[in-house]
Amino acid sequence: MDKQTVTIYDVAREAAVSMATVSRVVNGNPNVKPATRQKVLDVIDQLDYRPNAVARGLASKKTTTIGVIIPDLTNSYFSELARGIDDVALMYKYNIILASSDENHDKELQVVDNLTAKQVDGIIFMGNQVSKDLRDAFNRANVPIVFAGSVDPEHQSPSVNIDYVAAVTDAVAKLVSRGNKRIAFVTGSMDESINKDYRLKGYKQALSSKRIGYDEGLIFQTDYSYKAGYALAQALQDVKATAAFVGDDELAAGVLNGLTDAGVKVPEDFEIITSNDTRFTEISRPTMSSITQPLYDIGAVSMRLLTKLMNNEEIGDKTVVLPYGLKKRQSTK
Amino acid sequence: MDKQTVTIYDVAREAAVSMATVSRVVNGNPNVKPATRQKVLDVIDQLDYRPNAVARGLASKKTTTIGVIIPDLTNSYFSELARGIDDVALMYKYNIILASSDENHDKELQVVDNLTAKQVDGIIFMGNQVSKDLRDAFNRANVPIVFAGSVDPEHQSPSVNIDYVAAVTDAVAKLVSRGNKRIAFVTGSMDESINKDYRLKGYKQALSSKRIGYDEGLIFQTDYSYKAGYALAQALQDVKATAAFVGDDELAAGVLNGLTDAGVKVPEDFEIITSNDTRFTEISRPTMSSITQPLYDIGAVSMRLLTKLMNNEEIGDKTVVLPYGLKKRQSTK
DNA sequence: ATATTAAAAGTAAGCGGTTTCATGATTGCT
DNA sequence: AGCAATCATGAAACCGCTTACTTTTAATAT
Repeated sequence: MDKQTVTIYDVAREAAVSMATVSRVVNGNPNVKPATRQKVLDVIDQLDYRPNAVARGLASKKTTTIGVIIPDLTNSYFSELARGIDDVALMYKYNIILASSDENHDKELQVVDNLTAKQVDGIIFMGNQVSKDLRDAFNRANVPIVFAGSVDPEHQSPSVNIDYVAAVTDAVAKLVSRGNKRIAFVTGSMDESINKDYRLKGYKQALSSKRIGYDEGLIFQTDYSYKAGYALAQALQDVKATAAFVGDDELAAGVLNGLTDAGVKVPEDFEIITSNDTRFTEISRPTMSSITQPLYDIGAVSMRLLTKLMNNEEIGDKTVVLPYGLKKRQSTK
Repeated sequence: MDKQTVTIYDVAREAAVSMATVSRVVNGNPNVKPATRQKVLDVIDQLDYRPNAVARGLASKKTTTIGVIIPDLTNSYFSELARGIDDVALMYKYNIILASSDENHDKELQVVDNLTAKQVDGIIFMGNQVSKDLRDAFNRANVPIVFAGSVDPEHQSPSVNIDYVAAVTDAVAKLVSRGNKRIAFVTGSMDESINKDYRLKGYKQALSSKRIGYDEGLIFQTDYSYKAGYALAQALQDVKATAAFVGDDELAAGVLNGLTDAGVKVPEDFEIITSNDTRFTEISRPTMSSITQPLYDIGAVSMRLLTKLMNNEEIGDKTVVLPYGLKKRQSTK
């Protein structure tokens, strides 16, 4: 039944060398006479030998596998990052164990322990709350971790990001400069550091620099979904907001359509700027103005950084900040 | 530096039993006296012992890891499936090695060999072209494979799908029944079996049953992207199409916006039905009518099926067909 | 009590590689 | 030609766990 798998031992026997030698040629160790190497290579070819990565992992303590923790696979922001990660991982011959966390604390913990058991060589983390427990789990894993498109409020772990504070400041300032006085701030939970410590800071900064008062009533926390945004339309009108900064594109699309369906004209009566410049910004009508981020690059750079860390290469700053921009589309005047 | 990891041997020593016994309690083997079990459990707790999954994998030849091959992570269709897969995988304690194929033949081959080397216990494949080489690679892997939301034209592998032919027939028939005579068929490459053998068949079936001639000129092959769809607007008008069936939602959104921007009114002058009922159908304006598919379930059922296969459980039909529907939204009259 | 059987625990052989160390074969240099 | 230094190879321990097989202990029967 189980077709006999060919092992390094079979190759050794067939090539009349020791398994050590086979191992050397497989791993490109230079200390092998060309003639021997060729002989072994021939046998490998002939037997269709393929090294068993599990055995190799046990012996060498390197699995060439990394863990990627992602809050939501179906969220474009994260899946774009994941694509960048994946491409670079492939480039460096790492496999990815993907683990969804749903931003759920227990699940994150569980997932990290899982990855640890599987002996991954490194971890890329997306998510914005790092509890003490999670930090402990990270440490226990004893492998490098990189935060991708996610902030580590305590700056302990390497991360790749844009300057969220500045980006949001710019975005909101833009809204202010168009005469908006009541600008809503719509994001996910304030438990997330990115919202509480970065975006909100940018929002407040923009307001105060233009001498506009801060109004709690304009702050909306919800989940990152179209539905949630759509449902917010009424509330937004109730507080007499004339513009909104939104922390997620799908959420923004919901807000946009909710308002439009309620008869509010965007951008004439209400302006919207969103955050991630994903495909939703082009698909919605009107299209949505947005902060622009190099999503793919954030992922790619994170992974590249991780490879360096895994190789103990010297790296400069552990926090890399990529450039952002502001793209005007139809949802702002 | 490297904190000493605690092994099964440490636990054995500390608990004054053999490693076999420790292994038994870890694996829930009943042949252990309760008192002994407790003692071992205590030591495990005290030492914070965690079994090394790699070693376990080597010894037991089971990695509790499966491979998932996905053409494009950022395509909502696939990421929704992936979510279903992921949830069920978690439920059964499997980890997922995610591998992007980009529908690229060589990459697929490479990826399967990779997964094989990593000794995954099973594979879920998404994609629609299965070459002889790929089939060989599948066989070489020597583990069960399930096609999720993807057809196996040769019906060799288990798969979970909807009835694409019937679904497209219904969709196109709907268009015909509204008086459309020139209905475009817009999908990805005809090299993909799902397009060539299923969707096109449904399309033709619907036409011929209503005695409408088949016109090559109405068939459009492109890639599954918003841009591609947008670019098609002119061509669609040139062939005087008044409706279109589209095989992907993002592509459909492109077609929709392209036409709209060109001054064509949807649905008044042009009707569109798309295929996957992803979130794009709700976000676009007008919203898009679509075939509905239980995306999450397709993924979930695929994974469940795979677990059965991996356990050598008896299964009924290797091909499971889930129900589809048709959802009318604003892009059709 | 003693023989019989079942349950609990231990021994040790792998799983398929990597890697350290020892040894034999080459090469270089005087 | 003779000896040190270098290169190529092999032997074997080890990575951390599972598991078949054996032995010891406990339970039941006679």
